[in-house]
Amino acid sequence: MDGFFERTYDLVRQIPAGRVASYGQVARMLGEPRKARFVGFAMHASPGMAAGVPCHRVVFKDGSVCSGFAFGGPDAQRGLLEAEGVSFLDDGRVDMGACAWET
DNA sequence: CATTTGACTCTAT
DNA sequence: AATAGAGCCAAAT
Repeated sequence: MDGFFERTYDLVRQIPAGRVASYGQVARMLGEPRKARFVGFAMHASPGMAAGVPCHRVVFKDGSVCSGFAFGGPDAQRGLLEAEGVSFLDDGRVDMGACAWET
């Protein structure tokens, strides 16, 4: 963990399957809630799940994902999350009320 | 070395 | 309630 990115990856890696966490929440866990944007940026720069970083489990605070910038598209993210047991709302958002990552 | 930008979030209108 | 704007910090150029 030389940089903030490594720390972010490590925390995201600890997200259990079937659970999702918001960028801001991850940043807050790292002790720096102001770096919410960097958490997302780290995901973009991260090698992805190939390195054990389930970026698809990291979503907006509302439970929505950034359409167009996801690892393979919002549809793929939704498919992966559903495969892990994450509930989705009719709006296409993750059910944060039931699948929000609890520490 | 200074400027720009970004998978975000909050506050104000 | 919904939309718009500002703030934040660090890396990339």
